[in-house]
Amino acid sequence: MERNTRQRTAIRDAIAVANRPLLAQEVLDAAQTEVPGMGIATVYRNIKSLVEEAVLQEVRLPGDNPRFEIAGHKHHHHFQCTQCQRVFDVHACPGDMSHLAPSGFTVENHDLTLYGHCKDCAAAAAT
Amino acid sequence: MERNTRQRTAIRDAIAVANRPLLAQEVLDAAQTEVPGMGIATVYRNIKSLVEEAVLQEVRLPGDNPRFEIAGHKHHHHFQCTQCQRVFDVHACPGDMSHLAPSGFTVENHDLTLYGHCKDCAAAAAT
DNA sequence: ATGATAATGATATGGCATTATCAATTAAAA
DNA sequence: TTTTAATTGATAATGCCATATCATTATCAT
Repeated sequence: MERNTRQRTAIRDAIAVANRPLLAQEVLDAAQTEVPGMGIATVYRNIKSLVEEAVLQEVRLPGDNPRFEIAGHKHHHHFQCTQCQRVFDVHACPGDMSHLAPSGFTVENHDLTLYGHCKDCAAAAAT
Repeated sequence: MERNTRQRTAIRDAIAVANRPLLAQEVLDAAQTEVPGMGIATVYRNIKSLVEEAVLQEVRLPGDNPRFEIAGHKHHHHFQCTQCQRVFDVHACPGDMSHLAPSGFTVENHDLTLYGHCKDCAAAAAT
């Protein structure tokens, strides 16, 4: 990817503006508001190169396809709404986890996913 | 599944004895020591019915295929070895997470995965 | 032990996300 | 503006996990 195309810009911007990890299909949906007619192959191609360039990073949640967010965020976790399925960043962390593992095991990293209702869905349910 | 076959018994026993969540392929490998020639379709068929009967429960880790363990364990988490890829139970939990989510979000559940080296791999690396 | 039929094993098929292909389009250097 | 080649869009192909199919085998009630 050496040229700046409308599609590539729309893809990167869509992910940046969303401010949360997006599925390839969500990226397509968002980018198509800027470039109607964009194809899914273009999304996959550009996501792949943007990850290689470390502009994006992959986010994996249990049982889901990869999502992508702007790279460079410090250590953080994710929240998935059990109603709308959207994923949001959680900029908090319970801290060190090394003591949780069985003896003999060494802990180098951890992933935490919170599940519940996002602000929008919680508000909608309260009506 | 209404009959007790050698295969079904071998599958359930393999998962029970492993004492950790197993991939379908790992179940096949383990069960074949008891019933050589067992087919992968039999593993999928029996896993499915054992999950429906709540004998087994599914365990999903980020980016991996489903694993299965004996059901009924109380709330717990998992550890994945970054070397051998095996998954182990972690019978500890950092506790309540509701305060980590952004305001307006409600937390109902959480998943925690620890990554590092398991006892075997840590010991092997220390030699 | 026999018979009815559930379960198995081998493999074809399905489903789905991702990648490859290729003619048409478009960016950008000249 | 013209030229050159990277990029796109449409869609076929791929890869992988899981399920369906079906002839054969094995369970278990009789």
